[in-house]
Amino acid sequence: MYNCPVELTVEVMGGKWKSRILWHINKKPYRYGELRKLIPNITQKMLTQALRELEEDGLIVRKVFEGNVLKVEYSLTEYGQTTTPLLELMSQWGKNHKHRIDRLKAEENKVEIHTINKK
Amino acid sequence: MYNCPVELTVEVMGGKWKSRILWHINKKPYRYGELRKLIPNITQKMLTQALRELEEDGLIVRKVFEGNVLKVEYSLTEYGQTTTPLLELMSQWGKNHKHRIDRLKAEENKVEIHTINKK
DNA sequence: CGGAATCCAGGACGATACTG
DNA sequence: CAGTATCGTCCTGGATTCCG
Repeated sequence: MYNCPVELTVEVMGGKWKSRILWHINKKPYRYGELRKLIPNITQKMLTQALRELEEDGLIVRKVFEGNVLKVEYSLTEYGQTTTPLLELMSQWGKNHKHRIDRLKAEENKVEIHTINKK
Repeated sequence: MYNCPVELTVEVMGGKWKSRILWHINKKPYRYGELRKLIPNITQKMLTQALRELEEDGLIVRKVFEGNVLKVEYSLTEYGQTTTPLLELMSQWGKNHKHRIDRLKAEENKVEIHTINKK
């Protein structure tokens, strides 16, 4: 199952939400509600699930502060910080890829206009 | 959808097989059948599907060589080669994570033995 | 050899309602 | 505020069969 280290990485940090959560927490600790606002489309279920899995994998810590109002804060563990360079590189590559997509789409449109003008 | 570049990267290179395919093709071009042998558990369907998507994203090229026997070769495009550093880093992180898992498991066993001896 | 087509199971993901 | 619990959907990935 784990013959491929790359796949193991995808398992831990892949999925629809984990990378984005790590990306935020990377900067500073966040509360549960804050994360919900930062990642608008996520449901409570998926956020909770992702947080639990990241915690289980030792990448983040859950800290509960008791008070009049309940406060829970999530932050990167020391080990979790090893993901930062990786996320950085993934983010760079993603941005570059986005540019590529946009450029290709623009060229496509130019061709279409060209074709239309020819008619 | 694409507000997060990291997620875009996951979409392009994530999934169960793509990273492994890229990982192989990275070294040298391979034929369809060779890839099936290199990635034993993959089905034709998933291999074909992954190859098509990688091709569509501009990361790999499909070259057909007509002959007595049909021969199809897949290789990285120039753009596809930009994934190499990323895959390298993901592989490193995955290896390290594997070590961590194994170490933690070993410690767990020590505790168990310790507990048993105490009984 | 290198696929395509079809059918299907399981798990990821989501919507909604409720809780300490 | 920070979650659980339940139910439903969709989509990935797999088994099998067939094709140029």
